[in-house]
Amino acid sequence: MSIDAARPTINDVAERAGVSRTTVSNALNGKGTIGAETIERVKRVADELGYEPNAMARGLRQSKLGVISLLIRPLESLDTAMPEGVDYFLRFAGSAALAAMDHGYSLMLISDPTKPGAPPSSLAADGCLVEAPIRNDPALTLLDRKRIPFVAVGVDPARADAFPAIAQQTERDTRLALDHLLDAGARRVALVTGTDENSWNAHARRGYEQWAAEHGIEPMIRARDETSGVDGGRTVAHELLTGDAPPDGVYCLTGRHAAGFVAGARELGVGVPDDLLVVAGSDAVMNRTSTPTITALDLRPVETARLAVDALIRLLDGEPVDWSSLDPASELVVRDSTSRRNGDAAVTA
Amino acid sequence: MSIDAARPTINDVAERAGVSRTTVSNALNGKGTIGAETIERVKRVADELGYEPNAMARGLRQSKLGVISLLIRPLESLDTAMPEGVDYFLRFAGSAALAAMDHGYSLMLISDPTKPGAPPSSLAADGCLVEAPIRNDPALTLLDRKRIPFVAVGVDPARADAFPAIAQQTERDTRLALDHLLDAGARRVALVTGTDENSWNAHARRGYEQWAAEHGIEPMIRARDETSGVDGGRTVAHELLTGDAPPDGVYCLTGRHAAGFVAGARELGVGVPDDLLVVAGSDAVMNRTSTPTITALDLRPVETARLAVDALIRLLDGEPVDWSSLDPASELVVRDSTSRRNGDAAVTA
DNA sequence: GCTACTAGAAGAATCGATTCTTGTAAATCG
DNA sequence: CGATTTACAAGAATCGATTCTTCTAGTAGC
Repeated sequence: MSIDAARPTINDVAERAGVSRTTVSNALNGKGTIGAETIERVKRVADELGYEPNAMARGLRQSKLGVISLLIRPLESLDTAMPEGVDYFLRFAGSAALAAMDHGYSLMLISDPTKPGAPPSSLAADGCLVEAPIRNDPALTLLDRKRIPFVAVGVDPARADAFPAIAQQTERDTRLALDHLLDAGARRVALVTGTDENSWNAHARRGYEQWAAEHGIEPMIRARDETSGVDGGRTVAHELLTGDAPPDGVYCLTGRHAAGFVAGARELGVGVPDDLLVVAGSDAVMNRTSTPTITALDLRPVETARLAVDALIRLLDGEPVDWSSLDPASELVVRDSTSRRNGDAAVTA
Repeated sequence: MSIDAARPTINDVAERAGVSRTTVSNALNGKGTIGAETIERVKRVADELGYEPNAMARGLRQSKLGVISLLIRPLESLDTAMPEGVDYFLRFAGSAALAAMDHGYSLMLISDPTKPGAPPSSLAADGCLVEAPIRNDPALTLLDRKRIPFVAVGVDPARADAFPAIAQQTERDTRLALDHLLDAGARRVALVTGTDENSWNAHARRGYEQWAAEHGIEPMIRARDETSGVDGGRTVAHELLTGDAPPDGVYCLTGRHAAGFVAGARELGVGVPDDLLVVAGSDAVMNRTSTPTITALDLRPVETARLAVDALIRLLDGEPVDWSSLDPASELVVRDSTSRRNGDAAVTA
């Protein structure tokens, strides 16, 4: 329970070993030319004292802290702490942390650095990952202005090519989902998006509109707040299914909305998959274990996070990055909500 | 896409504004006595240049970075990236990040700092949270030696009172689960633990043994690697249910083992809850949405993380902490696997 | 025997801020 | 009108490392 007794510094080690700071630094880092005996002694003393170089001092000198930060935009709008179903972000963060560690970095979770009360440490990292930036995202503007290297995951819808980004193939993914609904027998397909102004919602909408036009389908689009969760899905189900021309297929971008839509349909006596086919745009655990299980697009958060971290670290090292090759390749996982087969089948993008 | 053009420092601002470093610092931080006009000018110049104080330099001077780190012990043994079902840790991490932000800190996810390749930044934080330390945990020893303030969540089973910790009431929780199984009609209750040597497994085992002795129940204990997941639960179900005196109730500490146990039982024609009652010691999303839904102990990761962060920050601020009052109060969420009622019912600890 | 080199280690500058001390005008006071 | 404040700002030390430069013996070369 001891917090007192300040941590030993390089000076303490130097003094106790009877050498200079320089010698301690060189001895411990294997640089310069130091006698074997001296190295031995310095190491022993350092160990005795429990000396550990101060990461800030070292970082200051080398202008490199060994930390990358992660800003998850959608979490800013979720006021409550981590409701169930935000699997995508949690798995993304976990995978990013592991990928960062592989490169000798730690991962720091930060809040919006443009907000007034933001911790100064939110800009201390060597580089930053921004998940799902919003339209004209002020965080991207800030990072750019401060010259902090960053990689966005998903583009800023208003500035698609302005910044380094892992551009998710949302339009292609959307077609994958919609085509699957068509193949499975749906003829009137609706779209339920979130309300955040990120590329995910924007591009899915655009993809849907084009697809609907191509197939001569009357567009039916509803938007529900991401935070509304399962309940938002339920209400939109009531709205659409009790209308004049109810859909027989629906593509809900978030897993929670999809789960809610299924629940809402059941309340109205609409059976899934018999009367209604449902696809979720993000694969959450609840989609895999619910009854019926729900067909979903696996956005591969684990792989995407790793790609993003790798790209950011190349950026930090001044190495070239081929942005066009960074395609996470989503996969549609077919489940009960669009078929009566048992077991999962995969349709790769 | 610009990374060049080094970030402006306080000296750049000072020069451009025609004042000294000191004045810039004071003007921006509202300290000292500076003329209103000068403050105005300095702020304008700082803004023009996109100046942001270097967090490392500031941290070095003030010996405080504004970062706390989180070491999740069980993740060290999980080699693959975040398998489904590790909800507890993900929610814990997410909640801790939000709680830290409330206090003006960022949360850094780190890997075992005692491992050779560990990033130096893993010891750069102002304080550290250690989730589920193992027996004689070397990370705790290291943190103690380096004099880095830390709070453990769960005790080191070999050194229960040696370090500041949020002591989870595992034995009490275990009784809660076991008593519930008894109430629901089970007479031969088995325990399935993990193999990590943390207080969770150790105390649950101890609690079970005492409880079994008190109730004259023959102890049946099996341990399965935490990493074995659903499959581990399935195999242990086969092992126990095909034995001489199969249990009619089982308490699986991890949610994945519980789910696997249910699946294994079904394969053997053993119905849940008709022939077998199942309780999980950790509430995962899959327990809520599976068929049947599984009764589980909600360990309240969100609340626990917040308590831990608050305690750590009090420690950092040199304020007293009443460790005995930090009780997350688990709750048993009763579901289909131990009853035929519909809906959830809660039994508070 | 004297220069040239090398090994080993010390000295000093540096990274970018904060903070303690000092200095210099103008304003106030008795 | 001389002595003190006061307001404002500059100067210098400091945080804890790394790194570039310099110094000093001892050894080798001729």
